[in-house]
Amino acid sequence: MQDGNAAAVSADEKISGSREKGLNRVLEILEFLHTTQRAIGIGDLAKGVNAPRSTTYTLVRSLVDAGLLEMAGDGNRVYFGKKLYLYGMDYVRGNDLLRRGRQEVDNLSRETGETSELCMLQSGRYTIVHSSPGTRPFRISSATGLQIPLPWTASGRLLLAGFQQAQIEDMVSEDDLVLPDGRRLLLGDFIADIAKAEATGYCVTSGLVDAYTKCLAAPVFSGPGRVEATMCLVVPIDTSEERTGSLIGLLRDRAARLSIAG
Amino acid sequence: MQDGNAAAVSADEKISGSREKGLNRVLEILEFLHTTQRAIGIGDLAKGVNAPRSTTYTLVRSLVDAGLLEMAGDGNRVYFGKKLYLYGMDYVRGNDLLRRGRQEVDNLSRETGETSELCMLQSGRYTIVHSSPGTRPFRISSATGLQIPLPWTASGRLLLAGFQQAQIEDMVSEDDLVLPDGRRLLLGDFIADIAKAEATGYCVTSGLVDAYTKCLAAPVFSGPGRVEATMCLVVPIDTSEERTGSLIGLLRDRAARLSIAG
DNA sequence: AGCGATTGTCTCTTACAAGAGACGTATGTA
DNA sequence: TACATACGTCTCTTGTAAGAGACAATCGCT
Repeated sequence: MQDGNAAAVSADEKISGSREKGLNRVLEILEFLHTTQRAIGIGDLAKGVNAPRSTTYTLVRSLVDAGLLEMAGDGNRVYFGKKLYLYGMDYVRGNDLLRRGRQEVDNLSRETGETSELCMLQSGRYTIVHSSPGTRPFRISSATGLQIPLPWTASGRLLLAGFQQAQIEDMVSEDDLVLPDGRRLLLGDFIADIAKAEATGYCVTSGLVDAYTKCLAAPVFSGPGRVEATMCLVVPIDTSEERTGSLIGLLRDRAARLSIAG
Repeated sequence: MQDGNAAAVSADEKISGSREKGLNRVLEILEFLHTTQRAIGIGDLAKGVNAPRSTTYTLVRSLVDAGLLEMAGDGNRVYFGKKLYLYGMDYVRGNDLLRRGRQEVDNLSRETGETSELCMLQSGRYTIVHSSPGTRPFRISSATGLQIPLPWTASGRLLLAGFQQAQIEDMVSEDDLVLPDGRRLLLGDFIADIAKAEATGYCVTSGLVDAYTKCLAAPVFSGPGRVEATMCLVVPIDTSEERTGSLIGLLRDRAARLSIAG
């Protein structure tokens, strides 16, 4: 395992061994920390992003000085720093949709008791931008920032509305079509689902990510036909059809409220 | 090394002729966006960070591809992107103090009706990490992430407890000692204030940043003697001594609750 | 239309950062 | 005590990214 491919970025497969741009290394470092979700030693970090140790030390020092990373308590581990938090808050402040969306999601999960999420496309990937756990005894929720293959989710079907078929194929890898339990979706079916979701204005999937839940999603528009985000509810798979229907109604209402009138 | 400093410093010198490391340029770009607090054209961005246009285009493209920046709606302006928000949330998740501190600040401002803030040192600068506006008709609050000279604030006096005099002198520039209204503080007085604040376990300043408010602050400890943050209340300068006293009591109690037992 | 300013892309050069690797130190463990 | 593995810093070389600048395409203003 020497090339390891690293970045989710880049269309061109440049075999490594060649020198990497410092900035790219930094982006990989950040992404790596995002996946580990915990402080990590610099040596391990270097291994993790497959970068030379000396380079990693240099970059980490820059980032720590800049406040994007911080040394963790014990002194030789690093994780995200305050600066990133501040920049993130700036993003929230400049983004009405996100700010209001977080609010709506929190309301929704409080009112219904179900886990609720705000989802967006993030450089071609499905991303849970905010989630609120609901009140059920067992935790259904998944962490904020988690990235999941688009075909596994109801939201994914809504978020891809309006994309060309070719674009969709670009965003969906072969692996993405294989569910956690091993079942395999057909790309054609997925694309048909997208069209159907766009037409009906909502989407429900059952037992895709796991066997115990279904996912209800409704689109949030940033303009005519432009799906900017989705709100979704994750409920037990045996939720009655009646309750499911009323939840969908509520969900669509709230999602519409979030949408830009345009 | 030509200009060094970089960091918060703005469009100062065009010394150079020398090439800048890409990563540094990126850090400056992020910092610049943080100060402007709004989307900005790439050309203006290049001017703002005093970088060549071609370089700026390249870097911005990388950052947009990575999701750290996003093109704003109209298409030729950039601002912070979702990735930074996600990283910021990761930071919050990994940081008990911040998470609980935000909560306490929100509680405090709701209970007292006053503007309340959580403050920390951020690479040698005083930073408002979270603030909650309070319920007074006039807004006292200042934005999250704002950076203010240490000597202007009550929190600054607490945050510097335990630092060597030399270190303090390093962190405080001449300009920092000049208040917004032109008055000039003496470094010696400031250092004495720090010692006093450390001894009494809280700090009050009146009419420093503006003539209408006073600032009450209490330290949050991350270990014995280690001030990690402060909570503070910003109240009208004519608040009665009695109420001030009771607010300080409340504040110290909450700050202590936040502190690590250590 | 005419003119200046701005935008986004591209090419080419060379200053300099990425990387290999050696070094001294601090661990842990047989 | 030796031995192995990790850490943090340093030096030197060379591949390459930062930057200057040319270019066409828009925009905005008389």
